[in-house]
Amino acid sequence: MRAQKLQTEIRREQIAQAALDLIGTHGLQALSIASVAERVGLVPSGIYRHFKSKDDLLSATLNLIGKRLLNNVESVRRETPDALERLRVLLMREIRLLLENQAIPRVVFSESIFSDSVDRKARVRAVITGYFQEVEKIVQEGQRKGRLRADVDPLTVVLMFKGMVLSAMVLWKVTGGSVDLVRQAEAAWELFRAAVSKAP
Amino acid sequence: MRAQKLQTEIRREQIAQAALDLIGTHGLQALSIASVAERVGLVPSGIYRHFKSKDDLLSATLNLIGKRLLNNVESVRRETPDALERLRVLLMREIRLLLENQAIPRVVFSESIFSDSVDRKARVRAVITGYFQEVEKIVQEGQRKGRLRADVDPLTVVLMFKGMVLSAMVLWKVTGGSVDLVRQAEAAWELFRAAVSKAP
DNA sequence: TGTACATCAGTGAACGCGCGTTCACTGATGTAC
DNA sequence: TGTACATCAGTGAACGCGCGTTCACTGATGTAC
Repeated sequence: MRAQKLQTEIRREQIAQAALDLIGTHGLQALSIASVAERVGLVPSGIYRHFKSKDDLLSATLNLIGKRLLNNVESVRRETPDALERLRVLLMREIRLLLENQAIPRVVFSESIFSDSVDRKARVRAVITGYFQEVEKIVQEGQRKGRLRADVDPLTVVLMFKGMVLSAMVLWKVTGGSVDLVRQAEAAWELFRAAVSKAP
Repeated sequence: MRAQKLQTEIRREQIAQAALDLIGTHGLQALSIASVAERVGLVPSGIYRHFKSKDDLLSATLNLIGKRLLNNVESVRRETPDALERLRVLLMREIRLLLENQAIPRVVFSESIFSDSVDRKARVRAVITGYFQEVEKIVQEGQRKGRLRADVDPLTVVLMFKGMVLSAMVLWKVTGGSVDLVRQAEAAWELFRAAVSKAP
């Protein structure tokens, strides 16, 4: 049965998303052109109508991750002006995002995905630093407006913030998903808030 | 040139360590029997005198990781009885351990390493939960002795603790090692301590 | 409205490289006599 | 103390499978007339 003919723009995004899903469920190791093709209902060689190589596909996947992360920050920014509230909502949303896309932490930690090409290495870094900086900006604004302790390096606050997300991921994975992450995140948030908010 | 003949016990450990190093420097993807063999000065087929298969080798590598992590906790336990001090020293030591063995976070997040066999999946989990529980014990003791806030789920404290380590790793990787991790860890520790220690 | 043609996404067979693994062998080391 | 033998870690050639990639093809879709 022949697959439906679609415009390459649409297919490209579809294929990159399929790769992201597969990395999430089976890991980077198991990601093959064949598996990606099967997931979108094409034959392996069909992928090459839309991507120059597997490497090219991985780059597109990486871009997708970057977009998702930054979208999160942006929308939180629009929703509320208060730094503490922004961070709280961001925490919850991020945990949901990572649960749905387990590929993200895997890609970030893998290095193998980009150890070959120097370009890719730089691009992974750009994606992550871009994201770190956005969160850092929120913290700085909060400090200026007197909502957050100003006697702490903003980077340290970001570090603790991202730490909650990351170790929640590990916990979830280790327990096989049996722990209530949202609850744990809320409890961790209380500790975090106590540590960084400005005493009235 | 023929490699020196060594007892299999010694070789096994040597080979597992080589695998750990290679995962750290080049990632899991790039780990091949050939590369491991080269690193220990053997010919690829020589590996099979000591391990049944690549899978078998990966299991041994995993055990090595587990041993290192637990060693850390144990020695900290011996060195000081105070919960806060234990956690502080553990934080610093752990960051050093992970810097030296970047393979550890990679293996933890990879999943691909064990997605094939159900056994391995369980073993990775066992290693990590074992470690989490040890830290949790320290926290519980601290709460009982009145050094740490008792109105918080110990697991939440562990979560924040591990979070500092994990995001320090990400930060270090992203900045290409240009950030002073020890300093950042000390700053983060101050925040952490403020959040979890018992107000006098 | 219908026909001819160009475009380009999808197909499937075939390729070659890399890598895990096997196997018959070699030769160093330790033990028995 | 010296010789014969057993053991077993190390070797290198060869294998076959999986996977990324190529290429000549097919046929659906959209456009020109």
